[in-house]
Amino acid sequence: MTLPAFDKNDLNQFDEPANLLKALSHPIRLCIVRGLMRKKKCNVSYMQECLDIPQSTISQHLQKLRAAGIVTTERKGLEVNYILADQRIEEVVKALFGEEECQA
Amino acid sequence: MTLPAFDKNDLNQFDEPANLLKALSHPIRLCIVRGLMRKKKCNVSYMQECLDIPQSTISQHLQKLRAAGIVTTERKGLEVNYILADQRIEEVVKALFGEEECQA
DNA sequence: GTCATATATCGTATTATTTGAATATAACGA
DNA sequence: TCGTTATATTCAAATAATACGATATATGAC
Repeated sequence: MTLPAFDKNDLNQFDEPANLLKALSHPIRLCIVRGLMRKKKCNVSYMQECLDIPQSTISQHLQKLRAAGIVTTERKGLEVNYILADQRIEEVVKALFGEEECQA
Repeated sequence: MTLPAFDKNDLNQFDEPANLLKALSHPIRLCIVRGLMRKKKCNVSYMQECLDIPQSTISQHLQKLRAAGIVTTERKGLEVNYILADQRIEEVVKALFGEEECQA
């Protein structure tokens, strides 16, 4: 009968969204996600070259995004392409960067 | 003349938004922010009681939100009320939880 | 002033994240 | 098969985040 704005019984309900945000909350990963919103599909070495960071570093960030369900992959020969997988994340990033768009 | 989707020169541009997300990406802090979106204004002991966590723990989470500019405070006697301070964060949280609202 | 209450900060042990070199795997071509 | 390229994983060291008891500060009542 209380319906409080805060409730410890709801706390675990925040675990999943908090994990999503945690996976996003690193400059490199945020940059990757933002880039994928524009480029739609991108392989690892292209990102690595643009961002000028070691291969293992970028690969680990990508695995973290993948583990969070934020991206998926598509292999094409030697290359692996990364693609955004979660619409919700796109909305979060748009909100974060203040895209104004709202055609109801 | 390249205008790439990824660029190491832009990387530092992601530091601030990534820090904002990092401040949000903890279940307790997300719960607090979500609660403040509903309750508008809340003092520490109310949150502490609802969430049933030690006083120093909640206070530290609140300081982290405050340092990130996500909340501000208003003292009223012995109590300190917390209030959301960043519209962008509200939009992010709405997007994260999938509020549908878009009256253009 | 003292006392009680509300909140903030400190100290620190524990756990998690980040980095990059080294190594492993996967796919292709010769 | 071997060699090459693209990507993933392992490992270790450094750094950062978390939790919470103990302590400090701030305000108000008396």
